[in-house]
Amino acid sequence: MEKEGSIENIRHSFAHLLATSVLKFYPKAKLGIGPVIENGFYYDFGDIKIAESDLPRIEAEMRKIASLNLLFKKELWTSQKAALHFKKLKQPYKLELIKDLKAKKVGMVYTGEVFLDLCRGGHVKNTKELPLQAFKLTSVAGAYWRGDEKRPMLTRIYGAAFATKKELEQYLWQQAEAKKRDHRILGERLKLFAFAPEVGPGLPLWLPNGTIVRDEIEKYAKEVEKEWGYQRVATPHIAKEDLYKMSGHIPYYAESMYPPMKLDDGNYYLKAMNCPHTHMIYRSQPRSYRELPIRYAEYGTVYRYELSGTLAGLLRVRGFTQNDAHIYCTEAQVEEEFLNVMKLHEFWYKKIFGINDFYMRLSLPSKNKKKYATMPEGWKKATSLLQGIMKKSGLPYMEVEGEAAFYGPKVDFQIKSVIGREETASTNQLDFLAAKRFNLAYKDQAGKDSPVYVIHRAPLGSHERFIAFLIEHYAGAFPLWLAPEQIWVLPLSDKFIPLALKVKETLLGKDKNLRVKVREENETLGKKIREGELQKIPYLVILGEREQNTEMLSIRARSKGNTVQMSMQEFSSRVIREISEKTHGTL
RNA sequence: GCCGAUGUAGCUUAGUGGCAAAGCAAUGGUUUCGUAAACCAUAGACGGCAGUUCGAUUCUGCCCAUCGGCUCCA
Repeated sequence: MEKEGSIENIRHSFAHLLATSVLKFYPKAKLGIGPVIENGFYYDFGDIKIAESDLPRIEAEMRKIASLNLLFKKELWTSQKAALHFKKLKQPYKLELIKDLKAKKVGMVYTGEVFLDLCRGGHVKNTKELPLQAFKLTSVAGAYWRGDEKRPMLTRIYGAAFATKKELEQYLWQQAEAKKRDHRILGERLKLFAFAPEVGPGLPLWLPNGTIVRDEIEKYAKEVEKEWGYQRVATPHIAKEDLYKMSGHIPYYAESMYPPMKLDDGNYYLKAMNCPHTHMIYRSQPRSYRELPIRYAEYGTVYRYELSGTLAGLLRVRGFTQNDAHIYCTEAQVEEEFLNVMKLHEFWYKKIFGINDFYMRLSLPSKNKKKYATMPEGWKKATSLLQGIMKKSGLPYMEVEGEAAFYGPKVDFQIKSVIGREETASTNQLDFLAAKRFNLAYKDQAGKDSPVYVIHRAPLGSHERFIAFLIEHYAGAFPLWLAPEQIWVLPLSDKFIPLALKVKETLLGKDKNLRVKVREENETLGKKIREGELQKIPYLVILGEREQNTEMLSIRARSKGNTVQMSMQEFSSRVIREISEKTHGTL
């Protein structure tokens, strides 16, 4: 158990206070659970109707209760006695919890004499120890009882709580700051993407600026994949029902797919994943062990009919393009191939994007879910293979049960958006079922047909989600190679427009690979600079009489606030180097 | 999909049961300027459909979209 004064105990005690307060206003509220979470606590209630506007009075009541200096007192009751207690109080959820605990004795906690709750423990001794200036009820949300969408939906009240007022304020400030780099806000300001009601929810439109980011990543990914031994393939966006019956997506996945187009020769589906199509390419000719491993890469656009309530900017959409590839190999090759995929991730995340805040999740099947195809032997083998590989890789990871794909265990790269929402950035699956389902085989040395192993990998996940994450990661200030607009040339007045145009031409040179814009508008320099900073333009080149006379450029690097003098040649070569080395703000 | 909230011009916001206000952006003009917002003028909006009402942007219902969660997930 935690120390009495620990932050966990403080947060948990607040959860009890919250329940006490809610019961005062809503005596018929049914109590769910009230655990400690990152930054605070929550409590679930059934049979109440609460809006965010009710939170202040509930919070005020909590303070009032706390100021009564109530003791938290824990007792062990027999399950029978506790069950009887909650039966009398008409608390079905608590009753269910006691039943499921299957323990002889359960912990019961008094908050003074006022409120008696089922609880494992972890409180402060007395409510007077609670830092009343360091907590705040933050939001109301719906949550299914025990996380099961078939069970009733309860009302969850979230609170933030810390040891000191200062920490709470720091947390609230951070939340507000994080919102400023929300990709939805920056995406609009930087004109990266948009949605149109006529197109549909979750179907993003890439504006020219966003498309540049997308294309640059894609262009580089193609180079990288070529280096790492991948071949590119391309497949159509739809396929007949037969393919998805073969893959097993129907019935397992049907509800997440857009409904079929009914045509003369049967039903056609929009593809929700690329694998089945790619497998058809593997199958298009007989395979020998000599060819393996085969690595097919595809930028594939897929459509998934996600629940409307889960859509969120570019993080969660209904149509997206994956940086996908499938590796076909023998069992003996699995380890090396998978390890290389992990290395490829490291290359992208750490080296290219400077992302260090992610963790790997080894997602294993859960034993009791029907969703997973039944093939215990293969599962066992694939699972132990992956566990062995992850151990060998030396990369930090955690195992989570029940998160596997229906065709195999996987390693997910989990990232957090600035607002704290956790998402899977990339997923890597070891698929032992495809061989059987799609009849994917190769002739081994003995000339016998052997089943092939398939590794699904997409280090950059979907463009949509990955770029959403990058926008927040960089706060919109993309490194030069990704910046939609790299250089603005700012003439001080109309007089210097010809010079500005000349500078632009020289910067572009023969290759015309740079993205340079002359801001000819009749505005003050101050205003153009302000706009440049707000648009996160990496370099602003200021041209006036001084520059004309000295034949030097005045360069203002993004968010530096001062200019440096540089010759045209020097600036040009530094810019080109920065782009090719994919570094961030070297000037 | 479920629970809760929100929806006023391109954006950020004000406001009302009786002609809807402003800043930025846009457009036209003036100004020709040295490091985060020059000046003047013009144009532009109450998410959609019903209902209540003499009259609805405002009240009610339904729908749509978005936001915070749950579930799900790249």
